[in-house]
Formats: sequence, C-alpha cells, structure tokens
Amino acid sequence: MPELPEVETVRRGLEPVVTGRRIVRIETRRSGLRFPFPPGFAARLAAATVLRLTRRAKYIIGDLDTGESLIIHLGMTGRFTALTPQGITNLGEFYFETGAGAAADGPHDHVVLHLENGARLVYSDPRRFGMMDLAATAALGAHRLLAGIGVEPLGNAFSADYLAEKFKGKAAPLKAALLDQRIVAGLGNIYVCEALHAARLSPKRKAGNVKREKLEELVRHIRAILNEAISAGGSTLQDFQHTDGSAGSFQQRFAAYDREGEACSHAGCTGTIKRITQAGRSTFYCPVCQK
DNA sequence: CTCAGCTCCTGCGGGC
DNA sequence: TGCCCGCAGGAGCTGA
Repeated sequence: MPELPEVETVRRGLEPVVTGRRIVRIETRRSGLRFPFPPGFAARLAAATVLRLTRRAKYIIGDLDTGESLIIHLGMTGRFTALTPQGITNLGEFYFETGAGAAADGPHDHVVLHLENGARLVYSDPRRFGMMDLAATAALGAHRLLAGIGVEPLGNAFSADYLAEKFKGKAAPLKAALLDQRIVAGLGNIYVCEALHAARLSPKRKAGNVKREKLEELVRHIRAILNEAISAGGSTLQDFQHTDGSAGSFQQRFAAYDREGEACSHAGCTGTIKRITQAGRSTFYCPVCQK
C-alpha cells in the first residue's frame, strides 16, 4: 500500500525509536517475506546499533554500526508497530492506531526487533510482499533492489528536463512511465493518478508525446501532492504521540483515486471520474479535462 | 531494449 | 446470512 509519503511517514515515526539504539535480539517467525531473509539475518542484526534511518524510493534503510544496512520494503501491507515503555504506536499506512489490541501477537507478525531500552518493533505484513535484506553500507548503491532506481521526486534532480529525457521516444502510456521506479522513485498507483489529474494530463498519453510545459506542470504537481501527503502523515503521527486511546484515525482524501462515477473536482469541468485498467492496475481519471 | 502479463499472498467488500 | 468473486497502495520475473 505505501507509496513514498507513507514510507517517509513510517520512517519519521521509526527514527526516534531506533536511532542510536542497540538491537538486543531479533525474532523471525518465518524464513522470509517476499524473498528469504539473507543468511545469518538474525545474527548479523543482533547487537548492532542503528546509526541512522533514511529512505530511498519506497525503501527504508537503517545504517548499522556493523558496516551493514538493513533494507526494508513494506510491500503492499507491511507495517511497523512500536511497543515502547511509553505506549504503543502503529507506524502504518494512512492511519495510525494505538490500543491494547495492537500488543497481541498477530498471525502476520513476522519480525520482532527487541531494542536495548525494552522497546519492541513488530513488523507485520499479511500479504508478505514486503522485503528485508542486509548489504554493506558502502555498497548499497549496487544492491540488486536499489541499483537502477530513478531520481527522488522531491530531490533537485527531478525536473521537466529529466522527464523529457527519460520519456523521449517512449511509447508506453504516461501512467506506466510514472510508475516505473527506474524513472521516478517512489510514485505508486494513487499518487500517479492524483498528479495526472492535477496536471490535467491523460494517463493514456504516450509518455514521449507530452509537451515541455505540461511536463513542468506535472513535476510541480507531483512535488506538491507528495509534500502535502507527507505533511498530513506527519501531523497524524504527532496526534497519536499524544494519544493513548483509539482517538481519531486519519484518511487521506483523493481527488480522483477511487472516485469512479463522481464529478470531477476541477473548477468548471463537467466530467465524471472514470476507472480504466492499465497494465493490470486501476487508473482513475477525468476523460473530459485530462488530455 | 521495451512492454504486457503473470505472480507472490491474504483480507475485504460488493453482489447474488 | 453466507458464499464467491474481484480487487487491493508493489514490483520482480518471464516471454514475446
């Protein structure tokens, strides 16, 4: 489920829990997630201290004092729950919950990290599309999961120039090109739909056939939408740091995604949001104003 | 090389 | 009410 803003929100939630902390023990309750855990996974993590937690694309990366880094991808349904002496916080997807129920071991709790201060970090993932691996920190860029990943959409290298070059001659539809992690890192189905709707660009357009000024608009909207979503996730997380009940859950609102049959929200547009399938995935767009 | 389709897995909601 | 089907925010792999 998580796209860049959700992964970044989880990272920010985890950061104060793990940074500078030593891992005392790790439990793996199965042999892997999407892929088997690497050889000696638990032993290589035991007694390691987390130096820093960063993000690349939809990967969370924990640099350890052992010279290795823990690489984590949440897949579609991965989530972390931090059980600390101060309380329980789920570091999840679009919403965060606290409550006694979260403390119980669930059937999908696959990995538990025990930290030296008594905190436990539980990774659960019903569909098990998530991934965890270890690699030398100095050689992270060459890791098979990270090599070849495109620019960060919130970084300086992401620009209309960049997109124009990557899209040049591309016959693939714009939707598919934006989902391609080798071009832009971290966009997923929802935010691609949202950005294309905001930029009034059809998801069916050939990527190589988008005019320069529209690419500039697209870049602007992608940045704005991701930043807005990160802000929303961050503020939600703060809410829950001060809450120990089940108060308030947060639901991101979208302009196009999952709004099939609803009126297009663009001022003056009389269109209706339509759902089509592209490359096996749902696309929501307004056929009237997205050209 | 590019691209479409399939695949992993479980849970949930809608329709009958 | 209960069952079945389709679909889900990802992305690696295969084969054309």
